[in-house]
Amino acid sequence: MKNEKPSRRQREKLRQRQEMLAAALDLFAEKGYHNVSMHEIAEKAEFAIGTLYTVFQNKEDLYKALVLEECDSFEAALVQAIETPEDEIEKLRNYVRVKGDRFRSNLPFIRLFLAESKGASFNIRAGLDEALRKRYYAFLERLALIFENGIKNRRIRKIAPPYHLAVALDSVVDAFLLLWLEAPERHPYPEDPDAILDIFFKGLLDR
Amino acid sequence: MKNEKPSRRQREKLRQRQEMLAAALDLFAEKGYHNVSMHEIAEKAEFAIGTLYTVFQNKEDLYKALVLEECDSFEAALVQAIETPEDEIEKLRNYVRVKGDRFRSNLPFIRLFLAESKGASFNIRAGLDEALRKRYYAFLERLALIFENGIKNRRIRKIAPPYHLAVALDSVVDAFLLLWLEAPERHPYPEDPDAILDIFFKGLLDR
Amino acid sequence: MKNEKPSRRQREKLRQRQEMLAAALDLFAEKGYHNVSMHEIAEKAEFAIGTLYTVFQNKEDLYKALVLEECDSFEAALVQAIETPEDEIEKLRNYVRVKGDRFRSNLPFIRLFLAESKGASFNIRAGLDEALRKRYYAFLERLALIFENGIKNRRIRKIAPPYHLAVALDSVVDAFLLLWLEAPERHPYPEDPDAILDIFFKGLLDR
Amino acid sequence: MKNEKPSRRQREKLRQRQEMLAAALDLFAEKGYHNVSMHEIAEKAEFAIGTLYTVFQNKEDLYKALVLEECDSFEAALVQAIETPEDEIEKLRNYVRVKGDRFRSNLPFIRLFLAESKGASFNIRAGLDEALRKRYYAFLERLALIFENGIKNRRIRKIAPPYHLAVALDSVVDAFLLLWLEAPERHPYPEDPDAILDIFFKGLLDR
DNA sequence: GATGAATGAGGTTTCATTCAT
DNA sequence: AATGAATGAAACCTCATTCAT
Repeated sequence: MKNEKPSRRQREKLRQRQEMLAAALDLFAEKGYHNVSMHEIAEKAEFAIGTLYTVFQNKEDLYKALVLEECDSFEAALVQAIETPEDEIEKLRNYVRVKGDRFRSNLPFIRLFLAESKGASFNIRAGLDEALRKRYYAFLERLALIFENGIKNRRIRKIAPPYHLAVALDSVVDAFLLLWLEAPERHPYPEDPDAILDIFFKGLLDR
Repeated sequence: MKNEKPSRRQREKLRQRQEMLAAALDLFAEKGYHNVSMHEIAEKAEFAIGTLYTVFQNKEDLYKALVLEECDSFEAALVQAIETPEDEIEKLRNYVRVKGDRFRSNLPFIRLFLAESKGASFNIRAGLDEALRKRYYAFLERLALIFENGIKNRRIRKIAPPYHLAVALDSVVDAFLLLWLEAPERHPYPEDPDAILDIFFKGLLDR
Repeated sequence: MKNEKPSRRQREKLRQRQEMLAAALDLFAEKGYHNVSMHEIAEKAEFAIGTLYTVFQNKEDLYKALVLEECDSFEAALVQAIETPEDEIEKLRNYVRVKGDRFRSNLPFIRLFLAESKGASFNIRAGLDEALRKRYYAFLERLALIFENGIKNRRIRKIAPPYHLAVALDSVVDAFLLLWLEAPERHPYPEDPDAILDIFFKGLLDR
Repeated sequence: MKNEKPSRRQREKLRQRQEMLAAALDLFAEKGYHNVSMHEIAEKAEFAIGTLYTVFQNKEDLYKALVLEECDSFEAALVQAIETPEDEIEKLRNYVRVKGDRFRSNLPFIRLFLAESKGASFNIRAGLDEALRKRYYAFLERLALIFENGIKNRRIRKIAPPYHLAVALDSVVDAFLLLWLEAPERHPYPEDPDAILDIFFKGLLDR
């Protein structure tokens, strides 16, 4: 009975936290870190400003938590996507598919994420960007492993170091997704991941 | 002699403007738009705050001018790079080379630019990001034209629409450059542009 | 007991507001709208500048509130003065008496008010002056009604339209009060309102 | 020849000064002292800002000069109005007429003047208002003299001290003029000064 | 534990004035 | 004498954060 209570407390606290982060994501994604005030977040989350500060130490802390949790979820989905299938080519297809789904379903965060990871992250003093980049590089290594195995299996030609292939594939996927997401009518979203993969799979030069 | 005076004034005014923009670029690139105060810029540029406001209407105006002028210069260099050589393949090589040079020589701005164009631009109300994206898309069209001509000349295989090829190439170049520039020791900057181009030129799949 | 709390809060808030307005009145009356800073008001009222902005939206808002509330109180006193007695002549006497009392007890505001209503009000964008003038005209109509009734009762001769009589009486009262208040020794304040009223009541021309 | 040059210089300087004051009057009357910048005045007068400061020591100085000169002209007109006719009643009629003309032809300044003389003058530190009031009182004395003479002549009944009569007349004239000038259609401007004077001339009480 | 009133540092911007040309 | 570029003090206002209730 006694250790049930703290559990309820904790569950309650967690729900609070989720609601705050949800409100913050909406606002940050819409207006940017510096154009959102803590009061705004508190109001949208329907808590008092003081309550916000019982959960997060300060605005920066809240932002970091938000970005990291979103990244966790994003990364988990991608990792699962490349772990499930056996076949290397199929892993890559799955990767393209799942990344596309995530982009579509969470565009606001994608923007925030790209600003943080690709561009300069100016929102936060202590390099959130650096932490994110490290995780990103780690993920690239996993992707590279797929190419490496594919090369070992003789299913993929070694036209460049596996890590480079991973970098290239990832960047191209991002670029196409951004394209599609910005002008959906001009660049319709391709259900078939091969539309992207083929660019790599087929050689470009005439011979 | 008399019409030298206005010219001297103008030259002086221009030099002033350049110094202000240079100071601003350094600061914005280091700390981000919202973490730099006009006083800071004035101090770094060694002018009084009021003088800043005789040249730029307000902070936003200064920022826009900065980004647009840097973009102009960046774009001009790239356009020249793909116009000079006759041969399509050589154009692409030149493009990779020049873009790399620019990245290396102006990394601070690159960060700012990526934050504005790829990520979410929350700094400026009246979509600077949109203007930049439009110019970026226009440039991609020029790049696509090279592929198109290469295809006509039978030097390039049509494995995807030219515009898609342009998008893919550009994003891969960016990705590699960022990689190299972030960890120069682990990913040394390749003098040979083919290190990148080959990823496209050679088909990936084993046949 | 529980609904005492919000009431206490409100009372507290109201007291705060009154203190702020009092400090502002003193300063505005002494130095004028543009020569008083929000910091000054905050300091005099012994609040932090931010607290000022939790009560009033901005400087203009504070000023308007100040002027309007003082006017309300002033107007209420005058209205009561002309409503209480039955007799028309007595109404006028009361009016002169009460206006004089108000002038004497709140000279700083009188200045502010005259600057706003008679002179050019350049302090506030959205014509506070216009609103005040409308209220002033409305009050003049009430005054005119007294003359009208007096004329009907045959106690007052109709030497001019009642509204004109009201305008004239009011302006003369103001003029004498200003005179007396500026040089109290040379123009001692007359306890007897007839000292003013007689100028109207007795014909000036010899026959 | 030598003392012609300084004279031309002086004439030139005077013309400059007049143009500056004219521009300043327009602007001050339209927007108020604190909402007009020295740059604005310089631009409207078509001089460089520095030139403004060769003629006037500072903004306050310029404003004082402006108000004083306008007052001079206003006062001179009124003085002449009450000096020309022989007859006292005619003097008063002339006074009402001329003051009305002046109001009509220079409303912008009237506002400025009323703000300065009646209301609180907050624009200027060293009491411009005081100087103006002294002149105003002096003028009232002249007006009082007319009443005094009229009383001696038995043309005017002594219903109050002459100075009081002067104060009363002057304030009523101002009040009516303001009324007429603010709502010209509702309170048309009376060509006949007796419309105002009669209020004083005829006794109000029925007997 | 939750609240939200109060705080005040610090941001952007204006504008009267100076002074080298 | 006339100019106007340069100055910087000082204004208004916001908002992250605290702490008494």
